[in-house]
This record gives sequence, C-alpha cells and structure tokens, in this order.
Amino acid sequence: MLSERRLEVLRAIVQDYVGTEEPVGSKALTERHSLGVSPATVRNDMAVLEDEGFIAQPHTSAGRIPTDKGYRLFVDRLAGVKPLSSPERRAIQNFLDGAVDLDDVVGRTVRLLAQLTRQVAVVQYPSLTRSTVRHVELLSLAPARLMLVLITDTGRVEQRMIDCPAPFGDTSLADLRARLNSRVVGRRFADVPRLVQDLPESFETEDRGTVSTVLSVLLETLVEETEERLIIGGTSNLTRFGHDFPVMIRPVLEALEEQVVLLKLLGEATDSGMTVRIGHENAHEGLNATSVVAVGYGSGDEAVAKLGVVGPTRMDYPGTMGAVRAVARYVGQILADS
Amino acid sequence: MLSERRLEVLRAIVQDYVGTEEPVGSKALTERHSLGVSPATVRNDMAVLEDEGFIAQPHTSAGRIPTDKGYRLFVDRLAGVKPLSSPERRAIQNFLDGAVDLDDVVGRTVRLLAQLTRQVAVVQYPSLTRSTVRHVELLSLAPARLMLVLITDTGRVEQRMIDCPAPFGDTSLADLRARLNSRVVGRRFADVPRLVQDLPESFETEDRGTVSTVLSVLLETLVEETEERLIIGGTSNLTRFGHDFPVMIRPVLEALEEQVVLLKLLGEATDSGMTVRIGHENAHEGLNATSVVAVGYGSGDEAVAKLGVVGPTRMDYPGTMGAVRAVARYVGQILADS
DNA sequence: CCTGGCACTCTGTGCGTTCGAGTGCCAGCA
DNA sequence: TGCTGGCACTCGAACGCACAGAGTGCCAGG
Repeated sequence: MLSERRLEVLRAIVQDYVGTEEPVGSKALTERHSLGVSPATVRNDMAVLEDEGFIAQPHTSAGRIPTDKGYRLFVDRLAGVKPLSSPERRAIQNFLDGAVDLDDVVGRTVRLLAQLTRQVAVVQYPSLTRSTVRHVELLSLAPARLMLVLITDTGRVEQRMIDCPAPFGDTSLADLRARLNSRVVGRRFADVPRLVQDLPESFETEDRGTVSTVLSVLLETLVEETEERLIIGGTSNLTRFGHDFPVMIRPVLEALEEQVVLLKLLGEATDSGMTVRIGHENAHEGLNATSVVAVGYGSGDEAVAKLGVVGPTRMDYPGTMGAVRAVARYVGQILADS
Repeated sequence: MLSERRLEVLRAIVQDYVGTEEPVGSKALTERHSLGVSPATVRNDMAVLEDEGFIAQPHTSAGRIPTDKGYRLFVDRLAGVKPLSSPERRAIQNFLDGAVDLDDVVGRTVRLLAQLTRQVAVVQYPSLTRSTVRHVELLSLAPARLMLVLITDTGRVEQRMIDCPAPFGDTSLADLRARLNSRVVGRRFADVPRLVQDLPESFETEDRGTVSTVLSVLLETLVEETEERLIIGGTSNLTRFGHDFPVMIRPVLEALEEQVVLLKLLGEATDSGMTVRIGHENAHEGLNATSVVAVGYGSGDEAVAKLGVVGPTRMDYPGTMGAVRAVARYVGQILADS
C-alpha cells in the first residue's frame, strides 16, 4: 500500500502537470509544495510510484507525468469535486433562465458548459424513453392525408405525415383524436402500445385501415424518437490540447462527428452519479488521449439524459467535475419548472 | 494585359500547388505541364505574375504560391466547374433519397457534402421567409393554456405554449382554429400579419384577449423562426489544412461555432448563382485563410436557403464547385418532391 | 521574344558540442 | 528503518556550422 506521503506526491505531480503541461521533477516539486522532505526522498517515492504504474517518464532524465492509472487514483481518492464560486453559480442561472424553449435550453447548456470548462461540451436531449405523452394531435391536411403531432412532457414535439389508405371524415378524425388522447395522455411511452392495441376494433370497418395506419405511425415515432439526439459545442477548445495537439485533434474530431460514439460515451455513465472515464478507459480508441466527465440530469429524481465534457486527460478534474455537476443540476431545475 | 501563356502558367501553378501543397518552381512546372517553353521563359512570366500580385514567394529562392488574387483570377477565368462523375451522381441520389424528414434531409446533405469535398460543409435550413403556411393548429392543454403548432410547406413544424388571459372554450377554440386556417393557409409569412389583423373583433368580448394573445404569439413565431438555423459537418477535414494547420485551425473552429458568422457567410452569396469567396474576401478575419463556396438551393425556382463548404484557399475549386452545385440541385429536387 | 548559362540566395538537414534538468544509487545519519 | 546530501550519469533541447539542393534574377546570344 502506498503511504500517505506518496499519495501526496502523486497529487502534487498531477496538480503541477495539469498546470504547467510539462513533466515535473523532484526538485521543482519540493519547491512548489511544502512536502517537508528533500528532493532525494521524493525521488525515491517517485521511483515507487513509477513501479506501481501511476506515473511515467517520457524519457530518461525527464520529469514524471501521470499515467491514466495515476489520474484514476487522483480522481478516486485524492481529489474532491470543486464547488463553483457563487458568481459562477449566478452566471449559470442567469444564462439558463433566459431560455425560451427546449432547443434553447440545450443550446445554452452546451455553450455554457464549454465556456465554463474550456473544453468540448456534449449535451444529450432529454430522452423520450421515460417520457410521458402530453398530447397527440391529428390534423387533416388533405382528404387522405393526415399529420400526427406528438407532444411530450419534456417539451419535445414530433410530427409525421400519414397517407391514409382511404379518405377519413372529420368526425372520425375528431373521434380518433379524442379516444387516443384519453388513453395515452400522461402515460409513458413504453405503455402506449398496450393501451391503443384494441382501438381499431371500435371503429367502422371503412375507417379501420386508417386508424391502424395512424397507430403504427405513432408507435414507430415513439420508438424512433427514443433514439437519442445530442449536440456538441466548444470544439475550438480542442486547440488547448497541448503541444502535441496537431496529432491528437484529428481522431477526436472524427469521434465527435459520430453521434453513435458520443452516445455510447455518455451512455457508459452510470445512472445518476458522475462518471469519469480516463484515457484508455474509453472504448473508442480515437479518444484514448481524452477524458470524459459525464453525469445524468433530469427534471425529477430520475435522469432523463446525460451531459458532459471531453477534454485532454491532462485536465483539471475537480474543477471540471464541479462545473459539470452544477450545470446538470441547474438544467434539471429549468426542465422541472417548465 | 496578361498574355495567354501567362494565364496558362498561372493555371499550372494553381493546379500544382493545390496538388502538392508546396511552392512550385519554374523547372518543375515545365516538366509537369507541356507549356512548350523553357524554364527561363516561365521564370520571366512568373516575375510578371508576381508584379501583378497573382503569385508570391514565401521567401527568396523558393517557388511561387498563388495569392488570393491569383485564385480569384483562376476561378473567374481559368477554371470551369467540374461536373461529377455519374457514379458520384448516383451515390448522391441514393444517399439523399433515403431521408425520412426535413431534419434527415439536412443532416444527410451536410454529411454528403463534407464527404464529397473532404471539407467542412455548412447547410442552412430552408428559410421561412418565402415559405407559406400549410396549417395552424391550436390545442387546449389546460383550461387557460394552449399550444400553437405551425406547419410550413417546407415541412418545418414550430410549436409555442400560450398562457391565456382567460379560459377559452372548446367551441371558441374550434372557431378560432377554423377562421385562422381559412385565412392563412397557403399564404406567405409576410402576408400573415395583414390577413389576421381584424380577427379579434369578430369574437365575443370575453375571448378577444385570448385571440389577441394567440395572434401575437403566432406573429412572433413567424418573425423568430425567420431567423435561420444551420448545421455544419466534416470539421475533422480541417486537419487537411496543410502543414500550418495548427495555427489556422483555431480561428476557423471559433468562427464555425458562431452561427451568426456562418449565416453572414452564406448570406453574402448572391441569389441563385454560385459564390466563391477567397481568403481575405471573407469579412470575418478568422476565415482569412479559407475560401467559401456557397450556392442557394430550393424546391422551386426560388432559392429558399444556402449551402456550401469552407476550406483552405488552397482547394480544388472546380471539383468543389461541381460537388456543391450538384448537391444543391439534388436537395432541391428532394424538397420539391416531398 | 525565347533560351541557356551562371552567380547568388535562401531553407532544410545532418552533425557535433554544450548545457542543464533530472535521475539512480550509495553512504551516512537519526 | 527511513531520510538526506552528494555524485556520476543520461538524455533531450539548443546552438553553431557546413553543405547540398532548389529556385531565382539577370544577361548575352540566337
């Protein structure tokens, strides 16, 4: 087991390296941190830390830099989550309060997060899987053409065109609209299929085809829109990556363009707690030099989606985690209020 | 006036430089292009071209590279628009035909354009300014809470919550919905304010407040949503920028994050023809090392929005212009069909 | 007006040297 | 057993230098 002081040395190394972006040596460490021991002692500790795989030297006769394993230990045991200053909190609140609709909330969130952490921000739209139906509307656009509009309790609106197999009268339409709503409003998506299953039977034979079509489009929409959407921002912060950013940036940009990769990235985050994936812990190899800090957010107690940031493994973990957590909370509040 | 051969030399320089990304010298030029003259002659021509400002040397005793002015001349007089190969056309059509809704069309378009040109693609959503109203729907969510849904002929759907000053009966609601639609369906946005102006007067006194509120929200939506949205893709292609990409990429990424800048960029494109802005011709100075190729697209004869690509000034103009034009045409077709 | 020749001017590269930061190890001390 | 100071060693970064190569400008001649 590592002694207390050795952990302290590791912490100092991480902090210095994050700050200076240069390998840190034993002498510099003792000067900048009051460890109470001499450089020689620190050197011994460093040798041990290196044996254990927490730090590494880029080359002999250079200082040490933390490994992924070192950052992991740092995050797990040596660092807390740094709370934001109250001006920062106020800024967040002010910024998010100005949002007018869901798109705006998400858009503002991503910009805010990018600015606050000076890294790439990723925000997932509130998921529909746990959403409930607020309203289903049917409009007649032409004799045999309908539009279906689905409104969820998270404020999302989806619409679909429907070509009916047969003309559909206005009274039938009103009837279907009313019955549909009485059955599904307030219900969860997952329950809807069961609830509307027997609807066609209660209609005249001539209308059944259309009713079935409408229902199948509705169910399809529910499933399709369960697929998550997300939005990213702050990509210009990638230039902060460090001196080797030219080689790093390419795979990262590529990864960021793949929605699938990003969704998986956020998806890996466990339910409500904050998740930190460091370097090679990320499955996608384009992101092996990055860390991902993600957390769920939601209007109630349940997380409806995730948000987070992607940055170099050499990042300010306490600060980033603090910002991510704070933003998630405020967004949750905003969603709950609307 | 520049002689025919000098223009030919300029063309050769542009082509070689675009291909090799290295300053091109007189000897290499005569070897790779059959100009029918000796290197010495080419050198003289180059000196003239340099005096006129079409080419420049990074330093004495290096080859020449085209200036913005040189590219401008190249685009205007020396190069045509390279049509796509028929496999490429087929690929475009297949790819775009699979789209299910407007979001999907735009999303596919941006990916397609990025892939085809290997540059950053920007696609603006079809504008609402010239759009017409397909349908306005009013839903009652609570006694004094309505939802307004606006559907346009380009397939866009916008919704707004409305808090009414007083409860609004179902019959009044149906009445308003019917009258509203009879007046505005098929009309252009710009005409709507005039057409609904006197609507409140025809309602009972108690409902007038609500009707006015609804109308004001509708008009507001029309104005607000006239603001353009756009989407970008292919940012990882920025790494193709060349050896000096580390310094160039930062301001470009920053510019790409500003929707306003991008909108202006596309907006500068004149109505229907293709626009090429080269280097310093771009107002935004972060984009002084990039060229923008943009063109309008639309379902009919009128352009409803723009799309284009952003890349290094050192780009394959004929190929890029060909791809941009082709994609715009196909998207126009898709929109017209739906 | 074109061409070949020639002197000149750069940059990029390879090489050797030096400098300095940082290490590992060891002997001594508490 | 653990800390400390000292010392030799290593290796990369920086510098100077010479050299090759590509490219130019200019000039005299066809």
